[in-house]
Amino acid sequence: MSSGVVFPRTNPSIIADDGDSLTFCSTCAFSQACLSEGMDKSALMDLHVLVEHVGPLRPGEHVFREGDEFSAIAAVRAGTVKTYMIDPNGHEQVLGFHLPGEVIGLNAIHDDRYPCNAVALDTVMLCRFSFPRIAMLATRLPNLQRHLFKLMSRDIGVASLFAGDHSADQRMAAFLIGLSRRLAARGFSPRRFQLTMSRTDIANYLRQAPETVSRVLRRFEREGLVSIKLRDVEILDMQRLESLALVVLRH
Amino acid sequence: MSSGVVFPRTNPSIIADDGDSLTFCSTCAFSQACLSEGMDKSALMDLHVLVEHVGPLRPGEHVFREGDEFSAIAAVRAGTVKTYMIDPNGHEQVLGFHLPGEVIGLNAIHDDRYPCNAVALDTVMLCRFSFPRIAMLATRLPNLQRHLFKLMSRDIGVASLFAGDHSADQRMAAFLIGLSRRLAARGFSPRRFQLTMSRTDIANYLRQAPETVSRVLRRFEREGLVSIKLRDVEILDMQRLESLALVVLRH
DNA sequence: CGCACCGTTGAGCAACATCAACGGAGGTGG
DNA sequence: CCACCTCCGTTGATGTTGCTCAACGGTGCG
Repeated sequence: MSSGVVFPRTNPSIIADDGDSLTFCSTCAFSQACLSEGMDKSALMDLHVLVEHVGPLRPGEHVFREGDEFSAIAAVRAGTVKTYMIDPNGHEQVLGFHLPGEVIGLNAIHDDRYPCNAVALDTVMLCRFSFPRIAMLATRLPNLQRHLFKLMSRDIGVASLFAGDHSADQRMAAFLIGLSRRLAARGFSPRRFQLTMSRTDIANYLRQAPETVSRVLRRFEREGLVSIKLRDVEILDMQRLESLALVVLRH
Repeated sequence: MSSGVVFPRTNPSIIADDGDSLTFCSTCAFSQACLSEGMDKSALMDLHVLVEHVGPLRPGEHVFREGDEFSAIAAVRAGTVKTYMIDPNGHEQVLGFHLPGEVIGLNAIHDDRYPCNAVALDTVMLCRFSFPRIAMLATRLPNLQRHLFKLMSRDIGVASLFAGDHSADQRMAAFLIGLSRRLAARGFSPRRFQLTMSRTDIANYLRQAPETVSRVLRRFEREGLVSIKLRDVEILDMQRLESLALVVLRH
């Protein structure tokens, strides 16, 4: 099980209250990103006061549910959140997996209700931002507004990536490379990580049968692309995997 | 090569001054929507001065191209705009068809470049909004900010609708019902309309082969769901078509 | 008139889903 | 600690949707 580097266990104390309010949420990439967008200290203080730390959530606990009234967006600080919808036939459609530093709930603004469910896959910590208040703040802080615009704009693009019509191999490669890059962006190892979701979840996300997911992964292993022991993944041939994923991810 | 085509300014008269500033852009649903969001007259005036009317564009003329520097979003006033990307293998991926009242370019904010191409399918008229300026204005007009947030939030959801794994029939039904509703929302007939795009475009959008599109449409016709003569569509059995589309559209 | 493109139709095929069965891991209660 | 159970992941056999390849009629245009 404990085969070296894995998901968010490297995260020591979450609220490292070192006395400096600017770094109080240093593990919350939302604040970090705002800083890098050029937001100044006092602005970050304003942002700081309307944040609400949530968690830890246990696997299976929901952050919000489809139809709930929209009130807040949330930044994942630790763990993985799965967003999904249940279609009229009762089948689950996974919309995405959200890693530390990523923001959920942006798709709920439009009709003031969450259009999907969000559930913790492992132990999850969140920063919750009241949306009316962060929007109000954004009118005073152009850089915050800019950051929110960018976040939403990005989500539009991400949603259409996996909408393409690609082979099972390409989709799986893109899934693995996508995870790898997003983890790397947060300081985790891009080569070794743990899948926090079941094969069924992956299958629902990639619009495939769980059996197909299993078969593709095993073939990737036979071909020397990856090494997979249950939920522990090691990428062995990043280049070939990336070239497979290229058609889906576009770079 | 890609930069020559951005927003041709064939119509330098920015303000069609008919005397009443509130209706100057009455065909531009963007302003209308802003009004309905509670924006007042003077706010609309502010919006009004930074709009730039573009067009008419001829079929095949591009509004922007993939990789172009992002500078503006645009609201379609008349005609249909197709957004698409060319994947590394040279295959076209249609992202969407944009009807009067809809806004394009929102997915370009994230990395300051348009991630896709936008081309006129018929004669197209646009309202162009400099994004830096409209964003600036949005800090002063909370209702405008709110409207922009909503537009983007909606696009996130729309992008994931067709990402699901559905049958050819369901996708086609959803496509037709979607068009019907969006046209109805702009005052056009929901039962009879013209397809402004080719079968190949539809196929690329629905991730199917053109042959499949053709076959499904013909079968819909045999089953009495629709009547189709080349690009003229008449929906005969809205209910059955909607029930087919339900799984995709979710309501 | 000739050409190019669009839409349609048919035949064969391939990718992936479905159905079925089984081994292993982890959790629970005795 | 063991017995049991359930869920997860894997593997094999079979089925079916929709793609590919091919051919053809219609329409618009130079």
